[in-house]
Amino acid sequence: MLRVRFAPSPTGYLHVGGARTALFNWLLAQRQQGVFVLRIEDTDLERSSDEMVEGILDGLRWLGLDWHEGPAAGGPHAPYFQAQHLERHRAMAADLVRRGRAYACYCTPEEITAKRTAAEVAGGGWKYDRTCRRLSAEQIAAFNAEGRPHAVRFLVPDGTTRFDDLVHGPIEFDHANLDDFVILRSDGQPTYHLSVVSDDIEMQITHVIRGDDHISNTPKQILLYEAMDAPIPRFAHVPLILGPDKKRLSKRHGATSVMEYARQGYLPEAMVNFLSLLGWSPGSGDRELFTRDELAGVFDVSGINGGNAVFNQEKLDWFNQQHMMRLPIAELATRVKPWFEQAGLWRDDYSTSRREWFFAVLELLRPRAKRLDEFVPLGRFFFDDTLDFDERAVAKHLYPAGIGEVLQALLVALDHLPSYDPATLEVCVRGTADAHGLKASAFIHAVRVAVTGRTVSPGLFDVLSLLGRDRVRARLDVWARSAG
RNA sequence: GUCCCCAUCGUCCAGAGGCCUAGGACGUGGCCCUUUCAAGGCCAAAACCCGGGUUCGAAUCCCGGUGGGGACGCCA
Repeated sequence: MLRVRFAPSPTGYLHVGGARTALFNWLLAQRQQGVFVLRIEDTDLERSSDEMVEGILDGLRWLGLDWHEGPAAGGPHAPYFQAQHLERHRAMAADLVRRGRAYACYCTPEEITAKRTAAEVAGGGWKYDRTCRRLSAEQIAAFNAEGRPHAVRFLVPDGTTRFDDLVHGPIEFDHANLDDFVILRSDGQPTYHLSVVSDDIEMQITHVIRGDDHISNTPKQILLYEAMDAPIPRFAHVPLILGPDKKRLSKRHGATSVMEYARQGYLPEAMVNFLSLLGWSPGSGDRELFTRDELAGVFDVSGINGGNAVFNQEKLDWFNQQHMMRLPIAELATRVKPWFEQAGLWRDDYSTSRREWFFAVLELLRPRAKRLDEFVPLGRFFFDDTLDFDERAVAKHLYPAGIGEVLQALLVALDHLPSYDPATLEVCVRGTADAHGLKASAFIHAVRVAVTGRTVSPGLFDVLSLLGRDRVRARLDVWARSAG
């Protein structure tokens, strides 16, 4: 049974890079009918917070990436908070010492820092010089007697570690480039390497899918698995998401938290689709639009690319529009509702007696909107009778001589119309223009400005039809009197 | 500095030695549709980083260079 995990540290919100890593884990679990575990790596007490944990959970929920085991879901390894398994981590460190694979280090952080900076000044890299590996039994006894604190370091053996990365293929590290890393801090807190490996062993994780930035951590962790005689999982290192400047995506590139995209009016469906195709491809075939479940049906780690990918918001916009076009209209209505409420334009009858009307308006608006937040500004004149007139448009389209007269004629003609459907309205408007020797297009522009306040809108006849007799009459009436 | 990863249109991908006159998508430009704006349709410009090999044949394999990215913490 395949078991994967997403293990964020709650030191920030769920950003797009983490979201994609989570997505790949989720997709693989779905595809292989495995288990997706969510584990919060909160061992950095200083920077972790409950608020961030919630933020991450919210992000995952928004994307629809549900976890089988983890916070709120529970599971056989609960609690799924790393900091609550300190004792097991410490026990592993002790075990490693007992096995002769780790040793106490009495060097102080200050001493280490001094050596490291000295080496850097001298212009080279530095690795721990194993001072404490050479301590005599007497020295150790003396240090312990004086109560001197110690960290625990893993003893890196000579040799090389190689692993077959699922996205990069074989990768090899010479241990000469690894130093005896700390697994237990002098205050008794386990470090990242110890905690992850301990937890991944405990939770029987079979596939570790994580960011490329962890690739150089992998040999250290494999060494830990080996020292514990534990089965080593498969690794898949996913390339990073870059900003337009090819630098690692960060705050200065704008939105980086997935919930920020939610607030901006993006659909989770679009975000999932977009993210899935950033660095992954289903192979040959031109298809790009997928639902989350369709992706789960075809996803495979072998399709993950080795190179980093640049985040392209314009493509996200396109995915968003495509997914909005494909949403059942009732669903679109519920998605868009919060924006109407926020603008103070929501009315309850939009979901009851005027439901069909509301749907029809959305249908008109959606090919014109890239994001959910655009429905309000795009269709404001449908929901608010106080029009925001574009003065230049008024001057240009409503003041040419004679327009007022034609508008008056239209008003009368419209009142006698048996039906208010677009086709009938079109015949009426064009006929009125013709009868007065006015170009239909000029008249259409004039009517549009009179009725919407703007020069751009969905097709005028659809607009008139949906606005309805009373509102059209009221809006036209004003200009029939005052126009040119 | 050391180690690691990567390298096809501006961007995201396809391409797993001859199917490549290098394909698709976003974006860009043009045309069509059209009352405006979108959507939609059609067309166009746009790339195999460089140099060596291997091979009858290389975008595809190997080596080197260059470029980009990442990692080198008692952070995760």
